[in-house]
Amino acid sequence: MKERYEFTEVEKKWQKVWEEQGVFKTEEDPSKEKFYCLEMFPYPSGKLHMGHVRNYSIGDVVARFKKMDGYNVLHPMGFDSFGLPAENAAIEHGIHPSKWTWENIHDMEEQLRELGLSYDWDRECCTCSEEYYRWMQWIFIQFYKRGLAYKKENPVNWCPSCQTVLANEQVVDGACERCHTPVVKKNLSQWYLKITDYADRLLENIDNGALDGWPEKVRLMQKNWIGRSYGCEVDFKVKDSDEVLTVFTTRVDTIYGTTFMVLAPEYPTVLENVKGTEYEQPVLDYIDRVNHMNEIERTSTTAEKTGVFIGKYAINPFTHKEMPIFISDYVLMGYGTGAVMGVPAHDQRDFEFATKFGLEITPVVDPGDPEVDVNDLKQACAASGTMINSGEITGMNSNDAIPYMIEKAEREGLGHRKVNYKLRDWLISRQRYWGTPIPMIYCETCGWVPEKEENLPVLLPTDVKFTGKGESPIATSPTFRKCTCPKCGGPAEREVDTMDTFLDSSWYFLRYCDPRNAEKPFEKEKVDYWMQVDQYIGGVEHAILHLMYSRFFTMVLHDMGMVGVEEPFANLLTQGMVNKDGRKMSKSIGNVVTPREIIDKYGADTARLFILFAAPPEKELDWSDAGVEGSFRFLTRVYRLIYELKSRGLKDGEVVVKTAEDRALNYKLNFAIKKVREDVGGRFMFNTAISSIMELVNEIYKYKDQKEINEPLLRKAARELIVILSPFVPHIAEEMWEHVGGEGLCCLQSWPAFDEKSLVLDEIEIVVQINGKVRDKLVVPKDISKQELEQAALGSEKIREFTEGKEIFKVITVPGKLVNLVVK
RNA sequence: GCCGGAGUGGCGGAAUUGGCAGACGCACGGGACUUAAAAUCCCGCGAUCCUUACCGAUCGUACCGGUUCGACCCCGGUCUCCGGCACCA
Repeated sequence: MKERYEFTEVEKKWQKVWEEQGVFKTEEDPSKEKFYCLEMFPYPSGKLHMGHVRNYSIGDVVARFKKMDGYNVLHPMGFDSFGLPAENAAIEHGIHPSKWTWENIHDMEEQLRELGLSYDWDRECCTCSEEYYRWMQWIFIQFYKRGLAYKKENPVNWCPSCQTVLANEQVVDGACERCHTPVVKKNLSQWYLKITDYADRLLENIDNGALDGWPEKVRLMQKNWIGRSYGCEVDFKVKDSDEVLTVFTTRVDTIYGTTFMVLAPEYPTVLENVKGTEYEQPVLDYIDRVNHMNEIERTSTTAEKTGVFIGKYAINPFTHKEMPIFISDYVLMGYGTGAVMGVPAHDQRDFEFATKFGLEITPVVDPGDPEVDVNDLKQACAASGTMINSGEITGMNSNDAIPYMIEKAEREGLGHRKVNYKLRDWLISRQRYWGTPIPMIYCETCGWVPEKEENLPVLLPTDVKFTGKGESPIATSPTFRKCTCPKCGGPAEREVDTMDTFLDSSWYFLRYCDPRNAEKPFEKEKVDYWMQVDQYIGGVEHAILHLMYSRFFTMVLHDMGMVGVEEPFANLLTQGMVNKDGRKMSKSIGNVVTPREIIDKYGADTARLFILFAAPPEKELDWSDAGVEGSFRFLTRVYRLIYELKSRGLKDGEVVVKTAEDRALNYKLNFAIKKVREDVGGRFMFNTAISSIMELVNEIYKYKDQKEINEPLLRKAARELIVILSPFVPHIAEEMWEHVGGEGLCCLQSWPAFDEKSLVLDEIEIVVQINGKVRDKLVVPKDISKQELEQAALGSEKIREFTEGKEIFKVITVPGKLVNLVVK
């Protein structure tokens, strides 16, 4: 140990030792309790940013602490390495996506190693490797065999700039989440996964406690995304026709207020209904207009309602009244039945439509609100209330009318109860090269047939052109497409689209449990030993997509008998962003601080310490150069302390706490040990854990310069200080540990036990309040009786001054804390 | 529009079950050491007032009100900021 803290040297030295001794290699060990600590794996962009540092520092503290606390810890890392940027690099710079990606992976691994993260690198998984995507294809085929994958022509979200299809989840504000180009609808034949089959289970587990270790916020977001609503489907006959229009409504109670019907422009029978009539041309014009709108225009809630009458009338099954049928783009084909009943008095959208087209507005619910005149509505009234103008249900409360009407509809064969979801099936086809090829083959005779499992992987061809336009690049391969049908042996063609990369990341946490298995995706026993992930850590931006897809995959694999658990992540921590000057770090603002410059200037330990100390993990963190300086200062302060103590040579021996100063030091030591355990192991408050260690350091500084020093106690305090500091700043801890003659590696020490007795002081401070205001503080023996405490409080001189000539009404005594006198 | 979350010194933040508001750190100010500076160490640091000083007093956790012996914490209302969803019938 040098006198000066040479962080670069120290960090290199210990990274090498850990590597050589293989201290983070992990094996299944049924005799030990396991702990699976997982951080979301990165996309290999090539450069680590502060968000990564935060994410992985948090995970590393938890993993290292759990290991020291006796758990068998699985802490793996890998790369989510398929995806668009690699392909863009190919288009822009002519580098093959594979080369670009693998070089980036190599660079990022190196940067991660420099942070001193306790990963078992033997378990590394890269989703773009053949050994990984082979099993991705295998899993896809199992989904297909179970009827959970299907191909269908549908209007899909199309990004005109990326020239590819997007999942609903990848459309943000009507635009492509990646390039922000407004998305348009396009009819394409695409592969889907039937996540809607699991909508109920995905939802049930949010409520039944299976996800109680998740932030409430994330559970709510998923719940809203699945969007279950209970309602009723009602059949409306079309006048002078055999056609029946089924609508979905959550408010059957308002059915007497229906004055018109609206169909989505894409509704399948619209064209045949207007064929050869005077309405045909206006309807065609309208549909054409809608088709040329992008998603932003189409879904704008502020735009005025538009639509056209199609010349037909529907008959309300309850009132037998005739009502005109319109098409309008405010009705979506993708939700419910694509047809709605228009109840303008009680639905704002219907109200706007009726106002625009001069349609009748019939109120059927009176909310009993003096400010609402139901016969002269300025806007729709969605509140519940008393039914009016509604035949036999008039006078009923609208909340009671809903179940009543559903039962009536079912009894009379007019409709039935129905549950609807906002959740759509997951569109997974991508017209892209750098992804897992969808292992399906089209045969004129047999239709779609999966590739034989023994032929997997279906390799990505290398003889393709990257233009960034049009069809999937794989289609340009002269060798890939043509093949023979695995079923009949006849000529056939391969699917040329690749999978959405979200599939790759939906099961990587399972592959980590058995990463080199060449026979199957993973051994069930191994997965069942390690799963669930005990702590998952990542950005909140994955609250819906990745986290729901992973839940879906795990459920399906569970149903296939491949995985014991059905929920993958027991506990979830979503870390906040790293900002600078209150704004997101970004190149265009020019406020980016790179991990590189911080590691060079202060070392990885300082970077880790600052990022953990500056804010609780869930909150946004504002980068502060002065704060980093402070963290560095703290580390050098600890380093100097240990250097000095070592140079003095403290006697070993039995620790006997004698003086008041001994007790104070011993208290702080035990308090810190306990506090760090609680804050790292349970509360995830790394900032307060670190502050308690800082207090301990301050206390040791105070203690060491006294005349009379209890050497065994000071020695113990110094050694345990190093140990509890090590999960946060592992390199400097190893260096100091070696210096104080610690046996073995610091990171392999057991977490020190704290002594509960030393946390109970013989004398405690009691607050004495008068009418809730602190007026005095008393130091009393810890086991003082209530009566004695009250006596002491009343006897205090200060208190007597305040109570002089006043009457004491009441005395509230909280043992160990305070006495409050109520005085008048 | 709907659903969440947050609001505490100059700043990041602490107060874990309703019981001393401001731990720890940053910034700042003062002092020691030094020829000097840096580094380091020590002291101070919410506001206002009183006092020569010590001692002390009043106010203070976005705002208004309530419950309670006692409220940053619980309840009702208001404002502001942030996040998610959004023509979902």
